[in-house]
Amino acid sequence: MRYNDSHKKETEQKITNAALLEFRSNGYHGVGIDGIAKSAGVTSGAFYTHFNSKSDAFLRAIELGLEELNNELARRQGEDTGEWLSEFLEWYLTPPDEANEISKKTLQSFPVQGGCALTTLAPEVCRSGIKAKQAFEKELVTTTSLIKNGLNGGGNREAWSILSGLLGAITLARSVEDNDTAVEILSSVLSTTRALFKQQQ
Amino acid sequence: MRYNDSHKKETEQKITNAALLEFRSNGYHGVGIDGIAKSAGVTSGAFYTHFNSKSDAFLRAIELGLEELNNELARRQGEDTGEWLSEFLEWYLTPPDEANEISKKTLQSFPVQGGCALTTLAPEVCRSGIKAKQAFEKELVTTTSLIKNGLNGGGNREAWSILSGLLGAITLARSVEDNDTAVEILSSVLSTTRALFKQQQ
DNA sequence: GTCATTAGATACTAATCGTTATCTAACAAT
DNA sequence: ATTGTTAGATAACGATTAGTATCTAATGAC
Repeated sequence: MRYNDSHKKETEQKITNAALLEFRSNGYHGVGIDGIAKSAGVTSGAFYTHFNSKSDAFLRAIELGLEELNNELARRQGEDTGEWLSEFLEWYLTPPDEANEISKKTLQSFPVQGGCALTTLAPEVCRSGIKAKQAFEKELVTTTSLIKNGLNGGGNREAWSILSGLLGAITLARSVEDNDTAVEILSSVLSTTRALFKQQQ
Repeated sequence: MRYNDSHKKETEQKITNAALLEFRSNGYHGVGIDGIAKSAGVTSGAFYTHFNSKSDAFLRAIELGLEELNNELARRQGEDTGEWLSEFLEWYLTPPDEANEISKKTLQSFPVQGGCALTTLAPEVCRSGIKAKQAFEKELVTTTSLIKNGLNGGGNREAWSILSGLLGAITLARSVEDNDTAVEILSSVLSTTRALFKQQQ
């Protein structure tokens, strides 16, 4: 072998991260191999030494994207101040304060800006094959388990309701032109969900 | 003029309906002009005598799709048995009983099968330009008004929460492979939303 | 019946799609 | 220093993309 193993692994990670970013922003059919490769700083030749196909990279993007969500969730539960759910909901549903002159990359990581795979990839998975759905479901089971374990006596019902509200709110907010309307949608679901699970946390 | 006006209008409607159907099932980038034209039983030449561009047809599909949702909503409120919200939620979130040997076309009209523009087009609108968002928002205002007017003392908050839950539930249910999981998601959001607004209807 | 109009079909453009084949060059091993 | 391996670049494949230009044929008006 000419390069050491870590070099290859790093490139693969760069491409996987780029695939996640591009699929999130543009959708599965909204970006090509060239676009993903360019975003990763390589060419399509490099792409195919690491992935067999576009759909293969999509599967990896699904895994990586939902793992990131699960990590965010677990982290907030770990440093629990007794209000993890409320804080998680607020992080997910509150648009970043642009007055803070936040960097463009940091801005992109906000769910409201399309920075969460749950919201941005789920509609793509709907239109994908069985493999994508299985990959999506596998990670989603972890998400619901985390939520359930963090709630006092909550079951799957509560977890699905929370996740549905989050996904729906972000999608609707990003689908309207007026910023005030978007903020109204987000704060509506935030307060409704908070009220719904006030006791159970 | 060679054909009478109604003939041209009929063709345009066929294409608009096909565009809605195709955009809903495949997403904006998941289908081309040829695909839409073929679905409408014409060729791409006919498409461009009725629409200036693909994005133009998308705008019309957004309008038509959300109008259909608003009609469903208004109809249920019109023949109100005192339970319109509950019935609307059930229609939206209950998978069709396949044992009933329902026709394929009827099956396709169910929201759970991707038959609602709110759920299927919103993620596409997110990634579209300002015109699509304005068109989407314009129709959505009608939807929320209808819901508000049908609730006892409900405001925008309630309407946005209901719509977010519906959108999220359908999207999640369609993103998992296991049918039992999908049913669980749908029934979870159905019961949560029903409980939330039991008094207000 | 002839003619003017035009809805729609056909054929084409340049660009891009996912993928494969070939080539280059950077490195580890000798 | 030479060599073998292979990560990654380059180039090409046929298919498809959105859009345009040209053509055909159906029709109402005369």
